[in-house]
Amino acid sequence: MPELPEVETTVRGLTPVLEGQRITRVQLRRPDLRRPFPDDLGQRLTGATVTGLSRRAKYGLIATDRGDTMIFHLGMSGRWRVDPAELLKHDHLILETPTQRLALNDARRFGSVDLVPTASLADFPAFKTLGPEPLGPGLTAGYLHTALAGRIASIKLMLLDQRIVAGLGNIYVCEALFLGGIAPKQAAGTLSRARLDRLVPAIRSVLLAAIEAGGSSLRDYVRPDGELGYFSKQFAVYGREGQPCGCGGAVARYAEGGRSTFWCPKCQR
DNA sequence: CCATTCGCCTGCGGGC
DNA sequence: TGCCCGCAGGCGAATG
Repeated sequence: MPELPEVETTVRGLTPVLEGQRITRVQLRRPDLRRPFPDDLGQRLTGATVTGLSRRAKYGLIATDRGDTMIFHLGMSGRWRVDPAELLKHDHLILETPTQRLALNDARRFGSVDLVPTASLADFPAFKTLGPEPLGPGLTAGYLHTALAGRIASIKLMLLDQRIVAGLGNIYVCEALFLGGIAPKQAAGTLSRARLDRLVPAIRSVLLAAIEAGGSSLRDYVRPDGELGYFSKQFAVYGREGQPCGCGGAVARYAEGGRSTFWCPKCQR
C-alpha cells in the first residue's frame, strides 16, 4: 500500500528515468482511474521535457518545461513499471521517452492523475487542505498540541487525517504509535506534551527507516523486473495480529470504521 | 466546524 | 474444484 515512503522511493526511482527526458508519446488505455484522466493530458505532455520530480504527501509530481506538472496518486495498488517487456491488464497510462517506456499500473484504480499549471500548484484542491510534511520542519510537538486541542477522536484517526499530518496511512500510523508507546484509542486532544514529544520522532523514524529500506532493497530504486515502489518490509505490529511482540505480549487488532488497527496493549498505554 | 458513514474497485484468501 | 464472501485501502461526498 503506497504511503509516503513508497511514493518517495517511487519518485526517486522515476527521477533517473524521466529527468531531462522528452516525452515522445502518451497512451491512455482506459479513460479514467478514480477520476477521468484530464482531456488534454496527451496533448500537453507529448513533446514536453521533464524538468524535475518531487513529492507532496502521497502525491508524486512530474514537472515539465511546458509549465505543467503532472500529479499522480498511487491509491492503494498503483505502481510504475519501467520498461516492461509486455503490457499487463492494468497498465492504464503509458509514457514513452526516446529510450524507455513507463507504465502506470493500478489494479484497483483508487489512484489518480491530474495535470495543473506549475505556477498554481498550490491551488490544486487536494493540496489546499494538507497539513505539514511529517519529515519537514512543520511537524513539531507544539504544532500537534495546537492542531489536536479539543479533539475527541482517537490519535489513530487523527494521524490518518491528511489535514493534520500529510502522508501517513494505516500502516505507518500503527507503526509510529507502537514506536512512541502510545495507545491508538487515546483521545487525540488528551495526549500530554511529553507524549507528543515522543510521537513526533517516532513518526519520523518509522518513515525514514521505510524509505531507507525501500532504497536499499531496490537496485538504484528499480528492481530487475522493472517494478518501482514496492518492496518487502518488516513491521513491528502491522499485519501481525496474535504474533508475539518484543515485550513478550501479543499483537492485538481492532476494527474502527472498517479499518484495522494493530497494536501491543502492553507497550502502548 | 466536527464526527461518522459510505462508495469507489478488484485481487486474494478462507470457508464450504 | 469452484464459487461466494469479506477484506484491504485513500479520499471525497454526504449525512447528522
